[in-house]
Amino acid sequence: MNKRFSESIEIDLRSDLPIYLQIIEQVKRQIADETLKPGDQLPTVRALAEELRINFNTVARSYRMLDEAGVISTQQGRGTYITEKPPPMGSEHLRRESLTALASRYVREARRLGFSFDEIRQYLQDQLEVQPEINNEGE
Amino acid sequence: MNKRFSESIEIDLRSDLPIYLQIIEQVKRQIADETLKPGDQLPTVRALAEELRINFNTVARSYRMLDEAGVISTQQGRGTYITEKPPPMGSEHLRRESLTALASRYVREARRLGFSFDEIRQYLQDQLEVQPEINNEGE
DNA sequence: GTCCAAATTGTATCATTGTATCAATGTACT
DNA sequence: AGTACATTGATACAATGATACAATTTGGAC
Repeated sequence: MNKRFSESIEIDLRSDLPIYLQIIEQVKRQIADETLKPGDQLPTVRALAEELRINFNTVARSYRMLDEAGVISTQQGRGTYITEKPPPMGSEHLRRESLTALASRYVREARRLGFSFDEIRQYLQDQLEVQPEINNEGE
Repeated sequence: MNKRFSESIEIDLRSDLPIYLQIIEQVKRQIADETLKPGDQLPTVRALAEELRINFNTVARSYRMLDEAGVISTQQGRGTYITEKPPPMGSEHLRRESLTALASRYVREARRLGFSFDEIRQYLQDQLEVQPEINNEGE
């Protein structure tokens, strides 16, 4: 059902950001951009773990924290679902939280490659000029 | 798994060369002569430390510096592996390509969330102010 | 339909592995 | 001596993996 979701999740084992946080970020982001809608079922902890080649406990940890945040609902023996009424924090808050996470990751990885702040800003500017108002680019 | 590796590592406690540097050199050498191949897992810091009768922090230090050099990938809770791409970002060209890819992704995902260019720039600036400068020691 | 065993799904607990922080040791230079 | 720095050791911690368990669903026997 949500094969599309598990396929669009990407984790970087080399990142210094823990795997379980990477999963949390991407789930929240896909809710914010409506790739995931209320009521949607997420992959089982074991299915997603196999997809990402990681231990299912790591996925379970992500799901548990998302559940505690009220974003999803985990039900033992049933599965995990996007909360019907997603407003524990408001979609606008979730949306801005996602952008912060994206910016944070960009800076973190760029710094890891040894780039200066000016270079990080410059390359962003280049991309803003290259990517106009269009959305869908094959990934 | 890499018993062959740990058995073939030899350190000299009387050498004026620090232990952690001896380990680094031998790992690099075994990668050069293909005793160690990309994807191979190295012994755990504790296993190698016990083998060499030294403190596991010393091995951890070697692994950390090799990780910063891009030679290996240390992953907390998982282990350490030889980097898939053996050339540790030697060329400036590859390094800049990586930054372009990171910037491109940031812009693409942010646009997908519906943010304006100004917001994308602003959130990046916020992160640049939050994330500290890293002290590059070694190499 | 009812019941029960098996499969499925999330949970709990502990082991394993790398990380962070500080202390102890040693060496070089005043 | 005394100071400063590098190296190594000790300890607590964070992230991930392995295993056994509990709740729910599923499917066949009756």
